[in-house]
Amino acid sequence: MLAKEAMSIDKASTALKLMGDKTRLTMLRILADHDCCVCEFVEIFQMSQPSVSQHVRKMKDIGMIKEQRKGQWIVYSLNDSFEGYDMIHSILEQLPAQDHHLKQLIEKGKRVSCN
Amino acid sequence: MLAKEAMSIDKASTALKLMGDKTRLTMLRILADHDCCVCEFVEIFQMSQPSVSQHVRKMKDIGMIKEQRKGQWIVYSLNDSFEGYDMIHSILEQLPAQDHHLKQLIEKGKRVSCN
DNA sequence: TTAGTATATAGGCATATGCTTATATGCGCA
DNA sequence: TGCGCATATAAGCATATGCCTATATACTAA
Repeated sequence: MLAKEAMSIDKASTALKLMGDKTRLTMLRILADHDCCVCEFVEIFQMSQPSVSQHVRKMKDIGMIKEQRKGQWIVYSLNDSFEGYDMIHSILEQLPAQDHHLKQLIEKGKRVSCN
Repeated sequence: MLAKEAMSIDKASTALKLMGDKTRLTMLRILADHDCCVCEFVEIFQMSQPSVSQHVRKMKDIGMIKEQRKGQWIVYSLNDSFEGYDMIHSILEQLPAQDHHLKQLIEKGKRVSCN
């Protein structure tokens, strides 16, 4: 088994910068456990839909998350083929789970993605 | 042995934001192996002394690094009592060592800290 | 005390960031 | 086709960030 290739400082700093925003970091922590769509994040963060879309777009642009259309919705998930996936995952697993957000979403009947 | 307490999203995002800057991330990666003073960073990054001081200050302000005066110099090092130390360390160990910077510093006769 | 070196702080400036509202695009269904 | 919901994009604005130069402070050693 080959040694794991170290991520460049350049790419790591780009990923970490995105993770340095509280909203995005929470999104990622949620995605570590459950796939989500934009409208769910809008509900969770009580933030405008364009704001959520922009956060999601930044993470998608560098390959940190990936999208999959499911009918009317576009479901986002962590991209395990991302070069920095191991690093990201090791960070997220040190953060508290955000299940309460999902729970509230379900209680409000706003949960969309079902996988 | 107690389970490790998870770091809050809030504190983690603050730390990650600082690590999202390429200069600071490189500084931290260097500090993971060698203590350094401001004037060494000035030499390494070819950046003005106030810029270096400001980067260092931000990291010191949240407790990520600590300082120790040694005569004329103030030597900075990773603060292993920092709440997020484990997370930071696990990130840094996934990044390539920056020994070439230290090597060049020594070659130029600009290495200061000797510990 | 005075000069020299190291570091910190203040102030200014250009650019980046995160949010908003307005509008466009894409898909599902009657 | 046309309406409704989901998402994306555009434009604008306030604040944050990172750099610089100028200057202040702190320590060493002559």
